[in-house]
Amino acid sequence: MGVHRKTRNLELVLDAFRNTQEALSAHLLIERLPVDVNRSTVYRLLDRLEDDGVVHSFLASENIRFYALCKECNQSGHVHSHAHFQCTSCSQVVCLEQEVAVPTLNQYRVDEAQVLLKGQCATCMR
Amino acid sequence: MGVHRKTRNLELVLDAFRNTQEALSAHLLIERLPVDVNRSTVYRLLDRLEDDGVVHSFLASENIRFYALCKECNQSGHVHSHAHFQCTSCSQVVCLEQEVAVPTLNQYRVDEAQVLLKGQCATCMR
DNA sequence: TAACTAATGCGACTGTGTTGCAATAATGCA
DNA sequence: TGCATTATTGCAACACAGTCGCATTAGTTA
Ligand SMILES: [Mn+2]
Ligand SMILES: [Mn+2]
Ligand SMILES: [Zn+2]
Ligand SMILES: [Zn+2]
Repeated sequence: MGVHRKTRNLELVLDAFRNTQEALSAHLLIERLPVDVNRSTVYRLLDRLEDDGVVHSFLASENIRFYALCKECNQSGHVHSHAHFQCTSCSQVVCLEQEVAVPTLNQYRVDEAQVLLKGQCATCMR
Repeated sequence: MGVHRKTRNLELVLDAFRNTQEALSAHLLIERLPVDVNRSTVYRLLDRLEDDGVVHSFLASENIRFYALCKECNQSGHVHSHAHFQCTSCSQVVCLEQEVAVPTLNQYRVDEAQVLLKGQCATCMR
């Protein structure tokens, strides 16, 4: 898609994702950046990275979009249908290996299945 | 939970849900009420109805909470694990019969599975 | 009918995400 | 290296979902 100049902010954002197993909201991401980066800039970077198939995004609670690195996507389209998990105690979100089967329905053509599992993570269980 | 006085607004909200097969966002609901009802009031009514097991809610895109009547819930708790469908053309949202199986995971205790299917509804397909 | 208090409307607020615009900086090329 | 081009950035203002405190209104009960 868009041109990608190798800017400091872009590198910082990618580093943040590479340094964690978690999925990150824009807010969490900004907290973890070692320098201040403007909110708009972060959103724009995330949009661009998503267009380019570098990250994917999905909604978790409460009405917040989370982002994580893609494994096998590129600018020609996102191909994943894995589930996500959010801990109801610490709010941490992760991508799961679990592939999600897209079911067939009578009345509807289903293109996509979004699955968010909620419960407790290992850390919060003890 | 809370006391339920039989107010005009409460009746109007319940009627709106009874008169449709769709799930409704607060915004859609307000549009369909035959008289003006304040936004805060609508949100408070929806909260109360949800506490009482009369409606359930779930998130659809874009970051919007939808509400629909419950079939077998009451104030002692919500028991449903059905999927929801949202049409990507007309944005309409419906509850599906489809029960969702809550999977078991190694690292996490899963309490709940939220499934949102996206695609096209019958009307939008032709 | 009157007292009690739940429900309501209003305005202000929070938080996520978006946008127009002027300033800045990465890039490619002379 | 120096310069022109233009992508990227920061900022301020905005849109919109949802929440909250508070004064007013209106169900309910006696
Ligand atoms: Mn993921
Ligand atoms: Mn439902
Ligand atoms: Zn946790
Ligand atoms: Zn449709």
